Amino acid sequence: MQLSHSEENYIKVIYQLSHGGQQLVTTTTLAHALHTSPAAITDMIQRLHQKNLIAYQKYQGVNLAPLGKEQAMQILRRHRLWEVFLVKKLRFAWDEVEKVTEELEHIHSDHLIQRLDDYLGNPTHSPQGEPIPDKNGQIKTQPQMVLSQLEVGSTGIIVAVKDGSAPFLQYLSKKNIYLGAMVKVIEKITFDQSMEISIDGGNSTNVSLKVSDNLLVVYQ
Amino acid sequence: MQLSHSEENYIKVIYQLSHGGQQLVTTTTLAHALHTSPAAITDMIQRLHQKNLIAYQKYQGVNLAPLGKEQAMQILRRHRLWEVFLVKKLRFAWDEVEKVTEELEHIHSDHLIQRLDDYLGNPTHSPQGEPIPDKNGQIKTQPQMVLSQLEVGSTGIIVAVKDGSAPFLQYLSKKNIYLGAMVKVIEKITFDQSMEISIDGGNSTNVSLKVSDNLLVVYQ
DNA sequence: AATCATATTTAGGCAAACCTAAATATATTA
DNA sequence: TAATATATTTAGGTTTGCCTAAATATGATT
Repeated sequence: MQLSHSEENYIKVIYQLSHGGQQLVTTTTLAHALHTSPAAITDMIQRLHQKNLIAYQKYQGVNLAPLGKEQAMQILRRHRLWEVFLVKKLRFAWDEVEKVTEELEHIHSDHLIQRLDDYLGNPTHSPQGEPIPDKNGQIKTQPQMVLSQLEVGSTGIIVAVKDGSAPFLQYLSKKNIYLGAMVKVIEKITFDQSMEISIDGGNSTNVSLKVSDNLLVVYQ
Repeated sequence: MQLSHSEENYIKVIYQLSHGGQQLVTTTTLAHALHTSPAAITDMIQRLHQKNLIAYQKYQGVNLAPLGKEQAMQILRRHRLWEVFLVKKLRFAWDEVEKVTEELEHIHSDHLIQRLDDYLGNPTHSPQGEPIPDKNGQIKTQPQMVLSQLEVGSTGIIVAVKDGSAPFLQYLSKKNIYLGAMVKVIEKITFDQSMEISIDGGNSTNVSLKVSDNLLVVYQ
């Protein structure tokens, strides 16, 4: 089934506001999120229900039906892969990606998305640290943690940065720390809670607690 | 001015069918090119005329107005940059790009296009050998020629391949000949009309007339 | 110059996705 | 529990971009 841009936006927002299907979403909430009127929401909701994309009972709010959830995963997959592309390849800043990915996510070609996925090295997380569904819509749920929690000797992959400020990002880039980088904890210094780490198996370097508390990793 | 997908498609097709504004385009021609009815064409034409995008007189056909030509150049710029991306970065085959770039070309972010342009190394030609307008809509019109016409000692840039068949492309990739490659003519062998060339200043290699006749270059 | 074929435009309608205003259902609170 | 506030839906209307059928203009033919 090929959805329109607008339908896809509704599906995506319902997925997010229902926290992955855990709770019903009200008309007003959707109206706020989609910057439109409650009447327009009801209108669209009834069409999406007609198409078996959502579960809906008058006055009771909506949730995704299985078909809608499938679609949501594909939309998120596209969205997050493009985010990775914009940040890793085109050097977009974190806050610049949203507006553009909201357009890019609606391009449907499976072939394009598969190639992009491969080109990016099959990333598992977006720059914001959100997991990227695979082509079957499955999410490998590796738990995320901050680097400071990683044990000595363990290896993780940098998936996100909590503090996205320019000075911090510049510091990271000077240290050669980037999204997708493999980081190994060599030693923890109890004295000041800093740690010795190695990036991609290179020479070790020291980072403060403030830094290791702002880097999100997934255990490898 | 922000045009809709549909309006942009009309503008692009009018540009192409008028050969860059040299001749009037008829309703029927547009209807064929856009896979729609003549009535729909008249409908849209009148709206584009209202917006000063095209020149139009009833029953006389249309052409782009200055405003429409500006838009056309931006659309072509986006289209051709995405073509370069798909072919050079995502390794799309020549005939696979069209369907996808027709979607990608409608994404408007100037920032995105500028970054993409830089990321691709500011290419001057699409994989099909079409020139890529710069951000001001200007085309640097370097004349295109086949490699076999290039003089001994001259240097050109590979901008396109006439024969896009898989065996030929495989041959080229084995010879390390790719789009955007710098090629210098070392020697022409009169005996069999083959030539010695060097790619990106590397060791020289021999290509037959059949090959040099199928490679389009721009004089550097 | 009148006829005929073809091209173009107009007229009336439809679906998507929105709008405002009015009607109705649900939830809150006295 | 009745009154009131809030949320939701319905009704009627708009714009975009298309449709078919009918009307009209242009161009070719005799």
